[in-house]
Amino acid sequence: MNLKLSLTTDSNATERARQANERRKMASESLADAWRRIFAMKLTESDRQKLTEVKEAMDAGLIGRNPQDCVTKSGRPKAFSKAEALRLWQDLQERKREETLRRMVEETPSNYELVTSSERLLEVVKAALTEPIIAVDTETTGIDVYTDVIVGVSLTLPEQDRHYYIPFKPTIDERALPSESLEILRPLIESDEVKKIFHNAIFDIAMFKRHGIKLNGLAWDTMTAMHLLNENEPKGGYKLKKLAPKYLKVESDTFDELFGDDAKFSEIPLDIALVYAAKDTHLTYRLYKFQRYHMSKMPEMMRYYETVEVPLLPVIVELEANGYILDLDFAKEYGEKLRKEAEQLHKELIAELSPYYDGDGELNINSPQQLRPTLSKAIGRELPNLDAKKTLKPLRKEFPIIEKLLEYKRIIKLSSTYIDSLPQKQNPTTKRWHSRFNPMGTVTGRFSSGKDEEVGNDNQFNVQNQPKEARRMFVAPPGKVIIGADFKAQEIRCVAYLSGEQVLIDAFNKGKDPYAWVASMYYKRPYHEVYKNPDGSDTPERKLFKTVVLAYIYGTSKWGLADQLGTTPDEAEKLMKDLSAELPRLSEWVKETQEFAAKHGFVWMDGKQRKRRLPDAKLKARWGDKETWKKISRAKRQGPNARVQGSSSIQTKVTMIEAAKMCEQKGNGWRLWGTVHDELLFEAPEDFTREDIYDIERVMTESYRFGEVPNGTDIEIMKRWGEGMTVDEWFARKEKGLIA
DNA sequence: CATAACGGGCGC
DNA sequence: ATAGGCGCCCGTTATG
Repeated sequence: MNLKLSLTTDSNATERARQANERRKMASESLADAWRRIFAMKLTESDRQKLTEVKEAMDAGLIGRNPQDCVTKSGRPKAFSKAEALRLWQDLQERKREETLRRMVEETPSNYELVTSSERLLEVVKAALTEPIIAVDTETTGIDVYTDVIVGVSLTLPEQDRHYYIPFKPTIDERALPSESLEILRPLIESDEVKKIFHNAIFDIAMFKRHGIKLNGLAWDTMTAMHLLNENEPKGGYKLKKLAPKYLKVESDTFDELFGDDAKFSEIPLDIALVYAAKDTHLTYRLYKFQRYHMSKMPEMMRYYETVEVPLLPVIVELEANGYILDLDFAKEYGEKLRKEAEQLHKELIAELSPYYDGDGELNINSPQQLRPTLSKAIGRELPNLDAKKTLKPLRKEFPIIEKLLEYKRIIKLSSTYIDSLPQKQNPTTKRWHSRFNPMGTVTGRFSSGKDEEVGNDNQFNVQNQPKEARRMFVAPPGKVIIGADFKAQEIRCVAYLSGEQVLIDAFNKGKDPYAWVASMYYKRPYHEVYKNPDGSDTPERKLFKTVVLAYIYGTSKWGLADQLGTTPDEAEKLMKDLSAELPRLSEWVKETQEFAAKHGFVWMDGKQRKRRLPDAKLKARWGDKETWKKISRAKRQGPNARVQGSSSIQTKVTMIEAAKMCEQKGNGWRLWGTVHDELLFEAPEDFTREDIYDIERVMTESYRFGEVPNGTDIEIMKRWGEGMTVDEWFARKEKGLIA
């Protein structure tokens, strides 16, 4: 039955009578009719799903209508509505949840054990110390590893096939061990002989560290390993609860599904906690076996995983825990200055634009929908969009209002994303700022920063994209400096190595800048002429070839390159052709990489250490099939880029491990401070020596070689991030007594 | 009122 | 047959 209102009638009385009739019919309709009526309604896919579930449960006699929903207050029978059905769905979920929990407890495997005495825990630890490898997981009060605490530890002992959950206070159940009893676990967690498997080890290592326990013997992390085995898992797909059903065919409910999203682990009944938590390590171990089996078919990847990605994890924990100090006075002053500037600009923009605004109220400058027509009128020219680069910037000289708008947007972005937001992210416990460095945050192997893979934390932020203005808020601790060391021309050295392009290799062997080197060949002019201007700035020739070389590697179109160079697409295309004539091997390498991807659907990164799977590269587009063609083109660009970016990130990661070792050997406050793709940053005591700098140079240039291509590094000394000086300047100032 | 998609902008 | 690669985060807009 459709509830279409008759809009043609103009008699309210007839309409009311008709509606009353409808109501009577609905009131006396059968349940089956009600369902037909509900399913005839316009429904969202998720509602339809839910309603189907409810109907099935009702038909099976599992649930029925709530008696008080069947009659109205006045005692008349009430129709079964969509809203009531959706309420029943909620009830159904609750019933299912209880049923699942009851079954979980009832079916607790006999080899799962709840440990509730320190005597028993001691025995478990003793047993675990005889195992070659175990799986470990922590349950906590929350996800802030500097503030929250452990409320339970699960252990899987594979040889004995025993799985334990050990609850600690502040778990509310009185059987939970006092938190001091975590000490009993220390010899096991700190043992180097007993190897450990985790799912998301960074979190658990940090939690143990929070309790003063240093994890040793880390062997595998099923979360990071999964990224190597398939970097294309769907978003959110690296959770254990997603991987277990997919790869182990084991059903697995998430904590939120079972207990609701505001539940605390410390408060759930221990019989349920046991089966839930012990299952986690049990599954982690099974996933480990599965992953090991598959990765062992790619021995080079396995070696890379175990010698680079795994040892990197404790390094990241230390790096994150060290954290940052922000100059809050500076941030406040700078923030206020920006706010004032923004206010003034906003006032002026509103005053100038309001006469052209058609809508109600005040114009919202941040709304493209409102701004585009308004600004178009104001300048007397129809703007297709508000794209800063393509539309606005070319007009900034001509129209002061656009110049003003761009400046306003820049300031708003700077203060809202960085200057105002960062000071609020101080950790309440450590009083420092802690970022996240996710070693598998990208499909190519680079680090991502800021977002936790499992669950976000409001205090996390991206350190890798801080603009220069915001970097100045980050300061070295008292008595210390920040030392930045980057890989000079990392990706170009990498591509020289991967392609074997002799022209580039020659340039690096002679210690020359590769772009100037190519420019010098192309223009047949001496190297020094095209390298730098007398005042030290870049020459146009070098700039041009830097853009063209990078465009070539990254698959930029002639239109994209023309855009960057301000030339015509034809001129850009000619430059690309000329370049491929100058660097024939590079050009062949790009082609070979694309052909490899088209044939195999993936590419390798340095040797066969990492894979970038590009299934779209294998697609074939029929003539006119634009969608498919776009996918193929994208995969073609991704191939060479992934090899360069991925191989470079391997160099950074290997070097990072060596850098951490160096810091540990030096002691005396030496620490890894951060990493930004092609750069490592150190925190070091102010009285560092020339020898220390040589050590950094050695670590940077010798830890990971791209074949015969030499590495290079530039080192900078800073008190404030981004405001640095060279090593020579530092020591010169020191001699003059300008530095204490 | 919460969530997702998207444009735009910062980094390498 | 015009989007250079890899990220994260902001504000707006659309949606339920």
